[in-house]
Amino acid sequence: MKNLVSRCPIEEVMQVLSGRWPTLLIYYLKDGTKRFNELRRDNPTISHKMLTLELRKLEDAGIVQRTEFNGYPLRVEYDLTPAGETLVPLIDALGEWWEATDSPGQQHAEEIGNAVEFDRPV
Amino acid sequence: MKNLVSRCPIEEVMQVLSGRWPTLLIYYLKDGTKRFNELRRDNPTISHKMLTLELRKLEDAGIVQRTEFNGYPLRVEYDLTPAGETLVPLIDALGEWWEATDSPGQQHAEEIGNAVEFDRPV
DNA sequence: CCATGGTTACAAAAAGGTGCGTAATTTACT
DNA sequence: AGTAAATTACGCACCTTTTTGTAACCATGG
Repeated sequence: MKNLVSRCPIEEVMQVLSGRWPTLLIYYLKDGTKRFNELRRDNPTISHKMLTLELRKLEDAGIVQRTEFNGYPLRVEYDLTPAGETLVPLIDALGEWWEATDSPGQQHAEEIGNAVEFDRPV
Repeated sequence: MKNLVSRCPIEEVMQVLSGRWPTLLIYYLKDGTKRFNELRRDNPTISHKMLTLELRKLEDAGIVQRTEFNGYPLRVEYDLTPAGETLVPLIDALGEWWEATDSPGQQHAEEIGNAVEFDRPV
């Protein structure tokens, strides 16, 4: 999804929240400051390239705050911005909606063959 | 995004809402019953393949109701399900959040070169 | 050599677009 | 009267574009 088709704000948010990682990263950052490699440990199936790309995207969108501490080795911390924190309940509401509506095609946990065991938020 | 990485309901909703089209289609279906070609006219840049795929996905998720009338030519109507209607305000909330937070990397309407003129919801 | 937090180039995989075929009936033209 | 074309909502095969993964490289200090 490189460019927009409409000028609707909804399409703009979805452009940044779409995909596997954005909401997951926001979920982990809810708990507070995290460093790059902590986030990698939280979701081991993300490649470091994806992680940097997604973090940049969230940073550009004003959802994530990146703070670089120069020391060696370089240390970088990621937090939610105040705006990012106000986004969290909205995303949670979507999750609750999903749980509440037991839709026909909804996958139940037991059926998800490819879910990774060691990575199970919520 | 073919399969899930966690068993978190948020990831599951995002799997169906991710991408350019799902929220846009929901947006148009808010107004009431629509037929296939009406939806194509509403967003002229979607291909018929994408439209059928996205509508099926939303149907499987219990968001959209598909009703087939056999006659010739075949007529098919799409509506939001009751569950789909309860989803609308949540999506709207995201759009409002986006408008409220004037994030640095946020594209402003005037800057979007590739936005299609004749397709401008909201 | 290790660790940190990257970048870059190349390759694989996934997503998306294009065009053809299908059905039964109506309308349009010759 | 006979033929042709359009209509609706797709399915299918093929091809291009976009996204993601892999691997290698960088800097630095311990």
